[in-house]
Amino acid sequence: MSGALKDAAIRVERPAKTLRELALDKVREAIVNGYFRPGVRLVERDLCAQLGVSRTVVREVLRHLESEGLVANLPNKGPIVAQLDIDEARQIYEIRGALEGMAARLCAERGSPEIVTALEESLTAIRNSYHDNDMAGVLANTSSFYQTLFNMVDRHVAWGVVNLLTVRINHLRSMTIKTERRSIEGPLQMSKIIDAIRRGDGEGAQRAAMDHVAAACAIAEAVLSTQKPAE
Amino acid sequence: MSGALKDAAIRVERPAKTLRELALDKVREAIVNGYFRPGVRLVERDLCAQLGVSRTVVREVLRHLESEGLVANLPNKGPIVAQLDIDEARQIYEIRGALEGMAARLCAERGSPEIVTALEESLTAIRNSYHDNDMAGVLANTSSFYQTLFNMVDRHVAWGVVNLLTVRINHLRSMTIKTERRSIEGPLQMSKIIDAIRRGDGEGAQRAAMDHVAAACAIAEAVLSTQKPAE
DNA sequence: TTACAGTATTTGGTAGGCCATAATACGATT
DNA sequence: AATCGTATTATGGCCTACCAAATACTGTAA
Repeated sequence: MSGALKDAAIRVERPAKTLRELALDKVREAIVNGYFRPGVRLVERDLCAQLGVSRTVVREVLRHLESEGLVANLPNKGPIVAQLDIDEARQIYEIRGALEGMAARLCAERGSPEIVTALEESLTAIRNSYHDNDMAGVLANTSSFYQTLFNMVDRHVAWGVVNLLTVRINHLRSMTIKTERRSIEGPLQMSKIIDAIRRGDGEGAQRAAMDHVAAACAIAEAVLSTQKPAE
Repeated sequence: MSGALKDAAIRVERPAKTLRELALDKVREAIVNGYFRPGVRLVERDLCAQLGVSRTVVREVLRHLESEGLVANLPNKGPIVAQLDIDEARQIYEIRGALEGMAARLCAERGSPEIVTALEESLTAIRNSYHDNDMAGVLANTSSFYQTLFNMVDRHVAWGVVNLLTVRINHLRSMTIKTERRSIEGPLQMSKIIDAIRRGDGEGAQRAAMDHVAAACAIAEAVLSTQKPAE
């Protein structure tokens, strides 16, 4: 009896992170925050040395990142950090628009006040981060805004897809949020999403969400087009 | 001169598929067509023997399938073939609806007659496969119908996402198309998509595409709910 | 200066081994 | 008989070392 009773409650949490997962996170981090620039070669043995792990682990990590779209594999030449071309970025924004729009509509149609509360919390966190000039915080809190949007209606698969795609445009995101326009427009558009959800206006919530990513995409394009010639 | 002249033209087409990719395809195939049932353990060393490759390759393949969602990894127990629960299937259908609806709308808005022609070709191929009772053909041609939908408007990223999700519900798909209802309804709904595209009716095309996957989802749920008790 | 041969680099792939953990079986003890 | 502890086995995680083939580099000879 003593063993069977609510043992789930006292279950010991153990880290259980394998070396592989740790290495995966490290390398993914290194790519998304620009430590490894796009196009750079990822030489297996160099990574082994830098990460302090064996080739086995490195290879599995590279395969994983490959299927995430963060690294590309040139045949007989090896893996490089994937280049992001503007068309692909546009497509990713478009997909995010479709899925986030869907999630927003579902939130509105559910009409539960907890959703509004949770989203408002995220939004104030974003505003605070903007106020503190904490750009990493803006990024993280924006993610969590959308995560609640999906989680509140139990759409974890869609959230997974969005998340997967988002890492590929991460450096674009970090550039768009730095724009002055974005720091005002962004939170405003997000509050419009919340308003529509509060009213139970599914159509409006969807449109507002799509507008929001469309605006992000437009800024990203502008930033990208001014940068390309310089490179 | 003899070596440099138009060597591109006579370039020997070599398979270039790495062993890893071959193994990946084999195992994925084995999972989607049910040779490895859901929940079954995938013991690395056994797979090595069955595939005739080394553990390195097998492990990389397993990682890849894991990130595709076809394999789940129980901590301290190893990989198993992922179980598909009904809620997840529903979510996948929903996402397909959103993305295929988007693609259909874009096709309609582009208004080029080649799209209509290509889609009609796919549709007649589907009808023929149904007529011949060739279910594998139905599946393949249905895929290619949607592939053209995405390709015609250059949305290869979205197509990749749909494709990725679709393998996870593949056995559901093969069950839904066997339904009598589906063999009539399916092509009919697809022709509605084409009609809307021909009219340039984006809204209608989107709705028709979403209806189509919604119907597929409904049948899948029906099939799944009659099966679960038996298991 | 060019062509070519040799060399280094690097991936793809293999073989085998070590260790930790989980489950199972088995034996001993109360 | 029930329980407890211990060996055994199966397996994943991880490592080292090795080889073959393709590519990139480099120095030398014509």
